[in-house]
Amino acid sequence: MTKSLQAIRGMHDILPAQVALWQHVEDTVREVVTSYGYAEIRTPLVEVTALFHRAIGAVTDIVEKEMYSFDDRNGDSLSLRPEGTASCVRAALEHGLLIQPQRLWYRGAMFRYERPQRGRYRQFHQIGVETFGLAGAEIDLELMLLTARLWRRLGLTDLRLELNSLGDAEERAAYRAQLVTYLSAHADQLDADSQRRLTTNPLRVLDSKHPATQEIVAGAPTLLAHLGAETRSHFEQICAGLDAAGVRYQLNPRLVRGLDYYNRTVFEWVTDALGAQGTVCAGGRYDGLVAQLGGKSVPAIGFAMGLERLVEMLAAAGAQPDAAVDVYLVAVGAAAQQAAPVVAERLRDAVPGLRMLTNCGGGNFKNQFKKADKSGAQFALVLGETELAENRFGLKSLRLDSEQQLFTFEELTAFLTAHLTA
RNA sequence: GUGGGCGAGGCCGAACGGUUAGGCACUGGAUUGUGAUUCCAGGUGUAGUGGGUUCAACUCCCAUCGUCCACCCCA
Repeated sequence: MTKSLQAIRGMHDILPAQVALWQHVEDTVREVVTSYGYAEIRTPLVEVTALFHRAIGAVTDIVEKEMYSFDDRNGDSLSLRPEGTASCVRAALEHGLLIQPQRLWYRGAMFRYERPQRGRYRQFHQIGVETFGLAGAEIDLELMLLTARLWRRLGLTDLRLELNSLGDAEERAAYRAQLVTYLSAHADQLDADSQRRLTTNPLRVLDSKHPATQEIVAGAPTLLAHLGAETRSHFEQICAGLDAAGVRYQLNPRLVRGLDYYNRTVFEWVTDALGAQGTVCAGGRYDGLVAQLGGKSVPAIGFAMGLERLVEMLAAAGAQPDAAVDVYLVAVGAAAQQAAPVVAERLRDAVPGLRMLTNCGGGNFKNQFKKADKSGAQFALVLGETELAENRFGLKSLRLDSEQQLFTFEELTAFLTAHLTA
């Protein structure tokens, strides 16, 4: 079929059949972060382009070639946000939230002009958490425990936690120099991309997927060995906390993360179930970013998770949230059809939470029962001339092999209330 | 930006250089106030688009668009 009008490449409709799963993920995340006392923050989808240049790092691919940027009518360069942290820091600074510690979370669409592939889209959705003013390892640990709890709540088991420390700015600079020396000595054996990164972002050579490069990297000096006492202690506290809480993790000395603002703790939750885009949730500490964006120096750490990836994992695991209604109201005959909306309103008042579809478009019993069945409803609520005359209501299970029952309104509400709480 | 796979009805999908299987879904019917199972009937496609080869193209070739997967990068 010729589709003259269709969604933009890499931007997908989420259809009703999928929405129940999305809501399940969103609701679960909201419950979990709320249970840790985090407060939601909502920021615009559009920011001045300079914010992302300064926050993410001007030489990263995200800023260099993946942003949806355009000129506003007054000539300002604006961009659709490619990630949430920069906006969050900007908003917190702008409104003076950083005079005290903050635990914030956000959710929403992000935009990156990338070639779409499995688990990667041009418009995608993240839920993220950012904390400010907390320098100790307890908060690093809290974020990892929070995410671990979230996976348990969602029933996701095929995820592993990978952990590393990038050191502070000085440690990282010193290590970087050593790494460049080592890699330069083997430059001819590195793949082309890694040779380029040797000058732009040498740490990223560490997580190259190229086999030959990985062999060279295996012999490289490791970051963990170059940490100072304070950073090392911070890192060890996290590990000890995870051990004590029974959360398993793997040290991954090659985990470096893409964005420039990270320091010290970085972590990722990864799976093998999603093809090449296996990172479901990732984050780290960014103690320098607030100052970099013009504020006082405030320690910070956060993470973000990709909802498309989480939803895909859940769908693959066979998750099937119940989206069907409880009751389908069948009304046959002119008088019953006229009375039906009023009955439906009374019933919604009497049984909060009841999901009820009322028949529209008339039809005989056969016709309406067919629609009732197709709706997926548990029960057909029957209102015909007889019921109307007796002021009773017929209720028939569409899923169980049981007789239709005749109820008064009070009996009906009691029955449905009991059904909902069962 | 680079490389590869794939485009047939609402969805899935077999075969084949010579009138497009099948399945699901959908619509109607199988006596009067009752659905789902079963049976019968029905509609739905100028095979993404454009060009080429051929007596003949859904089938082969080219282009283009779309899509998927991978690289890059990243949630």
